[in-house]
Amino acid sequence: MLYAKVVVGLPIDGPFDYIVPADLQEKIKVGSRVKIDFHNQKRLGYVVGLSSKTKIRKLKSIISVIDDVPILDRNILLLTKELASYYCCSWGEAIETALPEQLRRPKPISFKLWSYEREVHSRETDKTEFILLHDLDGLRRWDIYAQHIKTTLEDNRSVIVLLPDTYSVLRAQELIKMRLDSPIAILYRQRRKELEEWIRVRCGDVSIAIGTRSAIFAPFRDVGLIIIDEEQSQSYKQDQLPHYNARDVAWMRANIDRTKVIFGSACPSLETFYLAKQSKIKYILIPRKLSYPQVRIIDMKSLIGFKRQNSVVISKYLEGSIAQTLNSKGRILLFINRRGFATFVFCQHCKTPLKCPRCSVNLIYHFKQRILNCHYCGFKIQPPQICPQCNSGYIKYSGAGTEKTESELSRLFPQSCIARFEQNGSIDIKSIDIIIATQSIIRHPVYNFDLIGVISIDNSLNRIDFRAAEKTFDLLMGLLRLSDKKIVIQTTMPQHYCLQALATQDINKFYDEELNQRAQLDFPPYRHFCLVKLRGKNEIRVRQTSQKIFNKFKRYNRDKTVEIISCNPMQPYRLRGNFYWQILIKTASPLRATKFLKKHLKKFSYSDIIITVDMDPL
DNA sequence: AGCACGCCGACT
DNA sequence: GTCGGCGTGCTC
Repeated sequence: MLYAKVVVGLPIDGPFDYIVPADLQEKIKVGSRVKIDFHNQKRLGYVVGLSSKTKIRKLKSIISVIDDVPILDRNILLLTKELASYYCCSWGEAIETALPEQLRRPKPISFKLWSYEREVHSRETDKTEFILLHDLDGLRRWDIYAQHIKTTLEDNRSVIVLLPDTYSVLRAQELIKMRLDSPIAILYRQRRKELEEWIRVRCGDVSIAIGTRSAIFAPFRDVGLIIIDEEQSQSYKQDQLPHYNARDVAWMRANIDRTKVIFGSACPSLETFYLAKQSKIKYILIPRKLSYPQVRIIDMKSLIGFKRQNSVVISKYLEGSIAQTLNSKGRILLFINRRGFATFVFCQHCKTPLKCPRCSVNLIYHFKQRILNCHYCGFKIQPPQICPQCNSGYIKYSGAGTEKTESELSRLFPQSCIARFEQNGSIDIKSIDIIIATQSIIRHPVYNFDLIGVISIDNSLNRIDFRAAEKTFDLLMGLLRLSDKKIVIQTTMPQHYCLQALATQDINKFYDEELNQRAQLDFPPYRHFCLVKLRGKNEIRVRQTSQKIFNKFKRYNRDKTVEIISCNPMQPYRLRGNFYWQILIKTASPLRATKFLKKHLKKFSYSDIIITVDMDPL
């Protein structure tokens, strides 16, 4: 008798044993998709093992096998299993995140593994290797990437290249095409040809796959090289369950496939930099070819309070620099990390700000569209004439966004041509003197500004997020790459090490200070955080349940495997009509934390509350 | 995740 | 008595 161990894409740990019918014994293999009856429902299952033994008494039979060839190979099974135990989800859920959406439905696909019997590279000599390529220049790393890709291909092994977003994927495709002549598969979710490309990879028709985070699961048999470009990018973290980070999954995959991994970055994450510092991974620095711009930090403290509040958007110094640059026909970038015109719209009479009805955040006024917009859920309304709270007629608009800056600038420099850079549309920069942009300019780079003015950075630096300094530093380093002449940063905290490191051109100073602070607090990269998030329509229920679970966790945690830190409403605590609370856990061992959570969370199941786990949250 | 089972309140 | 509310537990 032959039994199959089957998992399903539900938050239930398996595997579940099924009888393999005699007529299917030839066709069912480890990695096959099968149709099963699970809890009186027809479902798609994944065979993760075969055995001649079982401990279960009454077994059901597999109904049918879906494909001629197994969809998953051994290494992907190992990888998804490890992912499930690290990120606290079921094996089946991990398998489904690794597959294109069309393969999560029980429709058969047909392909021939023509290279299935192809001689597999001998693995004895391969060893896992990790490299951090710290590229201060911006584009020179692509020559190094190409060199490594070439030797890997010559070795008959495959290459995965990860980029943070689809725009960068397509650009990377061009950059590699320029340097190498080898067919490339493009992998990202929601792509029309997603399944087609996946099959090309699975069949061995290509040896290079370029894609976004899900491409880390590219079904190559033998991966020899994984490149993660802009490894510090938050995009590598999935915001849905399971909350995996492709950068860390690359680490797992490398240990399974014996792969070389290159983390490329202009501004590495603290996690990766720390590993390099400890010599756990190789460190290569590419110095900046462009000359370093003059960095001028303007203390805004002395300016605030003098004039009427809110009116100081552009300091006299920056105004002077702009005028000077305009005179010499230079091009200017003004950076502001806030969209919209007014960030704070409130009633003069009762002081109540206008809030989103579904989220606990203020609405932002957009001048062009004459609309109030919630930047979290997209909610839009016409600005009311009277206050909805007290019916008074004085609604005040304050706080500077990109649109406000634009209007202030056209007042100061009426002759100049000013444009706002929006994330979707590209603009013709030739005729423009001043570009006002948010973060999105760094991803769609227009190089070589004669002057960059950072209107405000304090809201980024002041965020209640232990990564605020790291994220701000990354942001400013990104801007720094767009000019070799001059950058003016307006701030009320000019002594902050994040800004001082930039001004003194001492990048290590930032990392040293930040690592020092993280060490003092026992924060990542010295410890792992883990969030248990609770969500529900009923505010009181969510709060009470969170506190109940928090207290139970502390009681269960006698042996101190994990540290149960706190239980708080999330920021924002209300989103799209749901209330959010979170329990923060700290641990030296994510696997032990997951074991703890899997063991104890089972006890809590509520019809009106959804509980999810986020390991290593961003 | 679903879905059945089961234990209490207000209805023909 | 019984219909149905949702809290609890199980899925090979």
